[in-house]
Amino acid sequence: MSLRFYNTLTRQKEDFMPRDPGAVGMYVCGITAYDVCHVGHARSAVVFDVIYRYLKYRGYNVNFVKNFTDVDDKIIARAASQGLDIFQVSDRFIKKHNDDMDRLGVSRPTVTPKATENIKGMIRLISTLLEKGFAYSVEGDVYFSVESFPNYGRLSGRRLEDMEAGARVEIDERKRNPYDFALWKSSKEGEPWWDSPWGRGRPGWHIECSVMSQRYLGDTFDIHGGGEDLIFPHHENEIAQSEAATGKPFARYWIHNGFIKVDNEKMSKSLGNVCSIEEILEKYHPEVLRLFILQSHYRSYIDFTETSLQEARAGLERFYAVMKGIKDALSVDVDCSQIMPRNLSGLDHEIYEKIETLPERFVDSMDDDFNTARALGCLFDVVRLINGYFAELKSACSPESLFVLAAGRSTLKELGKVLGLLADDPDDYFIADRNREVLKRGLDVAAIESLIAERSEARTQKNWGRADEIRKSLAERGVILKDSPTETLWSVA
RNA sequence: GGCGGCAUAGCCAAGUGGUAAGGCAACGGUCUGCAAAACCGUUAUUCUCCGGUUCGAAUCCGGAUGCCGCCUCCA
Repeated sequence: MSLRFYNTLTRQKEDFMPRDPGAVGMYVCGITAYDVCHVGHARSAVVFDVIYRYLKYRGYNVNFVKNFTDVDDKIIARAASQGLDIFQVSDRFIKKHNDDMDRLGVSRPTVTPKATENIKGMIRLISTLLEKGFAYSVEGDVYFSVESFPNYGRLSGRRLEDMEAGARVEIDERKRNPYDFALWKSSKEGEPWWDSPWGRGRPGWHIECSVMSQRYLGDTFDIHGGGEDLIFPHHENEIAQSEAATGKPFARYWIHNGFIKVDNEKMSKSLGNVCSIEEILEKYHPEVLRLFILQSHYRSYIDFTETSLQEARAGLERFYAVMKGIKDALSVDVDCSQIMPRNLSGLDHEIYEKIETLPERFVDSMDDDFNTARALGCLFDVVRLINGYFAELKSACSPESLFVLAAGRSTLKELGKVLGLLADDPDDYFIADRNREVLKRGLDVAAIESLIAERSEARTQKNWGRADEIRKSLAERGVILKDSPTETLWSVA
């Protein structure tokens, strides 16, 4: 079996064969640093993080480049409106982005270059395009001529003639074709600028990715990714610039993630339904957001609602509950060092064997276009398996069964790690979850605990009426009680 | 106007020719003083509709309907 995934360029699933066996060069378009990151950025980041992690899990040496766009119209506008320079704006949002990503458990790419660190390379590339006749300069601006590049439109599946019929682009008299795009823009008064052969100016949006991918990954590299909205024009333009300049193929495989909708509407600033990562993480564990994202295939739309997050939270709780169960079972001091898998018998053997098949099923799912939804299904199967095993064991854990449980835990954790899940200690998870819910609902912990104490007292006196009354009143506030032989624990629904 | 996608149970969601994963929710059972959690069982004879291909289709083809995206900054 080998990894295969959907290539936007060919519109079909293809077997993945990197240029250099064992090594992968991957470039993903990062953010334009002019505002805080929202749930859509989170999806893209999590999806490519999982792809990155999975490639590494499959043994590839991955060089993962993700850029920051730190000069562009929106940054300039934001800086101007606040009386700042563009770096004050971009630095602030890059830092914020990194904080959000760290909290989400998104691993840092190998290299995270910034556009403004690559101005010289851009000027060099633009000069090459001018020399080769793919670009022209007008009054300090330089445009790429789309008609000079025969394959223009291949990635997005459109033809220039068709697009012109739509005629939704502004007509700029200085352009030879309405779809010609700026490689270099002359800077107006007050805008940031760099010296260039065409006068003081700043780069167009697309050129940076061509330059940075070439710099860190070479003329031709394996995977280029981003949100599906980038297919046109951004990625189309990157291909045109890069291939025109080098004469070589650019990215070999293109991966695009689908969008997030909010309450079934497109998320956009104008609709005012943009939800920042920070806001979500105030209300949910980061892995809840990851689970929500990974329960759908990366190319489909997903609808982001309060309900869907609650469901993801319930699912994650199922994972952590089994991890907690295993942790508690293993907290007894029993020596398992003499146990060999081949000596297991009966139920222990049966469960162990089933756990052993999990990585294979997981890989089968992930190999098929990074099918995280199916992979999660496999993990949930094992959760049910282990819970069933627990039920069979009652509380009589033999060294053999503890060995099996430990194996189950390490398999779940190992595969969870590929998805960026189950990284927390289960006790910490439940404590943090409860604290978060208490805050969210404005619950009074002292009052809850004093009611629980009163109920415990009632229970020792077998005053079941009073005990149940308290249980009911707490339940109305969302507080769920769990009685154990020694104590009463509580959580928030 | 051009290009493209999607339609699977109450909800979310896998499944691309061999007889419908998984999660949430609900109900019944076991356990429990009662609960919670967990386990077992039930919940789509059927995958928007109509035709076609095939021994066989949710899966392929044609058509209809509905929803959505891109073509303009956007993850």
